Amino acid sequence: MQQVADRAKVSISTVSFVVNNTKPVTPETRERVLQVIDELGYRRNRAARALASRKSRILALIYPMLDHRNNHAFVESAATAAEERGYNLVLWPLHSDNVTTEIASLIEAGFADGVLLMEVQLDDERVSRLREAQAPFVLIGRTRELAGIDYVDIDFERTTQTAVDELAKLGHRDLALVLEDLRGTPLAGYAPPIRTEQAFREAVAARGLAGTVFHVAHDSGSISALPAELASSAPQTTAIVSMHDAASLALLSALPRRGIEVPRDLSIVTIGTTASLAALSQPPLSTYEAPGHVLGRAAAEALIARLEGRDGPATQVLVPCALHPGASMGPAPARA
Amino acid sequence: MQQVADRAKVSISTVSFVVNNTKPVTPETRERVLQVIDELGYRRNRAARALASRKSRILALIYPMLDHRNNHAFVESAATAAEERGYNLVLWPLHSDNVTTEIASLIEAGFADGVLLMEVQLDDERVSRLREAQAPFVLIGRTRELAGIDYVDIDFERTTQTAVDELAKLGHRDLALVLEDLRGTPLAGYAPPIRTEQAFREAVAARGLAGTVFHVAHDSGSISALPAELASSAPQTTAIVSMHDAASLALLSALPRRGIEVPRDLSIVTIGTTASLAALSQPPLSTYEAPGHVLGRAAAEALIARLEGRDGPATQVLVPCALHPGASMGPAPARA
DNA sequence: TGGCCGAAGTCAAGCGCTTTACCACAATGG
DNA sequence: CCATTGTGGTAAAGCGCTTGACTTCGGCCA
Repeated sequence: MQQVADRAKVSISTVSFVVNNTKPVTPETRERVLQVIDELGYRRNRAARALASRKSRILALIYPMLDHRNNHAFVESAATAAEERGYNLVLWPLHSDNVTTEIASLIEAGFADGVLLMEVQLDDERVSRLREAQAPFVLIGRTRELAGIDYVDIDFERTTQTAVDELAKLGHRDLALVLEDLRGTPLAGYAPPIRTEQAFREAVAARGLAGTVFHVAHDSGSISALPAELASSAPQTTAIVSMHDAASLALLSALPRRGIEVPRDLSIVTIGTTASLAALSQPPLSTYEAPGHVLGRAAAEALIARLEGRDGPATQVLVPCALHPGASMGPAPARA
Repeated sequence: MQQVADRAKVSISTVSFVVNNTKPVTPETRERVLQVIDELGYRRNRAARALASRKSRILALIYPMLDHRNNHAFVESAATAAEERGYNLVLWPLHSDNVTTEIASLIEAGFADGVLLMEVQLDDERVSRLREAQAPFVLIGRTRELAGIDYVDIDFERTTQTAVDELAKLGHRDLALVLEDLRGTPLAGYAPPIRTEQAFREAVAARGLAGTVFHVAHDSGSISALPAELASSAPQTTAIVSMHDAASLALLSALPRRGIEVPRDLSIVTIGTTASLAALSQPPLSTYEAPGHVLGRAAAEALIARLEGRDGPATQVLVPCALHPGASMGPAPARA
């Protein structure tokens, strides 16, 4: 920086003002400085910058991310959005045994300026800790209590309503919802299936449709038992809304053997999956695709906005899933 | 730090020597310092540390990670291993247009101490740039030219041989290999399918078996055409080795409709997939599972070792995939 | 004409550590 | 008994920036 200053015949401070755009500088001076910077290949040192400004320009993304399927997009787009604004995203492994200490040290030790938290539970200890520690944070997801909290999340309620509407429009009167049974897993209390179940029950009730809910554990036994269970406890079902990927695929391959063709006899539509997963099946699943990239970016941007002092009201963004057509959804069969 | 020093009645340097274990200190003094640190809840500031020591203790993981399926494990375990050693992993989006500048600045600007590179192509520009920039780096994957390069990778050659052996042992004489056709994609030149194809051809030749290779593009059309193509161009095939997840699942659901039961009439075994993907199908796929966690960790550890001066010979680690049984592999049917 | 003002720059004091040189002292050996 | 070596500790010079206080100077108004 000193070299740049000397060569451009200005002070070191002026160089700083130029590279940071932090105080007005006459166009000529600025031009001169920028040119010298270019000639010399100068790059400012992040550590020194962080030390002097007391800002690390690092966002911590807390993991473990237990749900391995749909997180890629969030992470990737958050990292990109951060980078575009001069921040960087680090993966922060949070061990559940000492959440409090770790969160405090993360911020207090000046390592990260703010935190991104995914896979939020309805009542999430980590959120309470973040508030206590006064750490700037943004959720990708929602807790039960939302006052004053910045979050971006999938609009499961609206997506579910849309899906039910769409199916109703196709003539379906008997729907089923398939959810992952998370009891006893670390993800018990994970909000999306809970919100979706409630939205589903309300939606079918409001429209006078029948709706059965199946909670299916993640093990192969429970999954392969589903088709039989469906046939016995809700045989008149003509459309399934599924948030359980393994179950969706299992249904798709098991039903034909029972003489049920998809989508001729039964429609299946999934919620919150990725298009690439949907494409793995035959026929490709009709999917309300999780807007991962949009949300990851929105979260990073919201956090940075907070960090840079635009305080205003909380950012609270809900994005519904968009329908990725596929070929597993069709009109209801003529009623027996 | 000054406060700690005062209260422990030592100099600030001694505190530093204690927290970093960087110069001998008598047990009593050390104890005293550590206790004060605990009382005061002192945590050293990363930015200051980085500035003074000229080490950021940050590893950059270059992405885009184009292959979205199996990367999670690498990333996660690398981040964890780094954290255990006082390093952190940041996601570094590398735009292909200015690879050279970006890689240079990454290291020169002191942001990261070293680089982890995934999804390596056989001839990879980024690797050349990293060498030129004298950046410490470790590959997860392998280029063609390997002299003096640190890498950890899946041992596709050995895994393929093992798979072929296993199938031969089950009586299969007519094998097929299904690969993703990556021509025209950003991943053209991606090493794993190339190495696997070669290993497969050699393995079947060495054992006097028949082996047909199918290159299947990623689009739904090509994938759903595969069963027919298989039937017409290699009808006697009794075992398929697949590195193409979508194709594996498609085969599994399409073959029964052609009267071919898996594994009774045809065995399918996949290479380099994750167990969770394998579990999505019915029957669950028999899989040589990618050792993602092992490799991510090994890569981070190798990089840190380099950074901390243990220079010695290059770390070159190959880990074969282990068989995750599943239920899609069985003895060859009696020959017609 | 003098006083005032704003705009463009400069000065210099840190930011919170690491690390090299150095010091005091005790033990050791010839 | 003195020189040598080793041991535990301190002093202080940075690391490369940011930033608030200060200077300079030309214009403008009364």
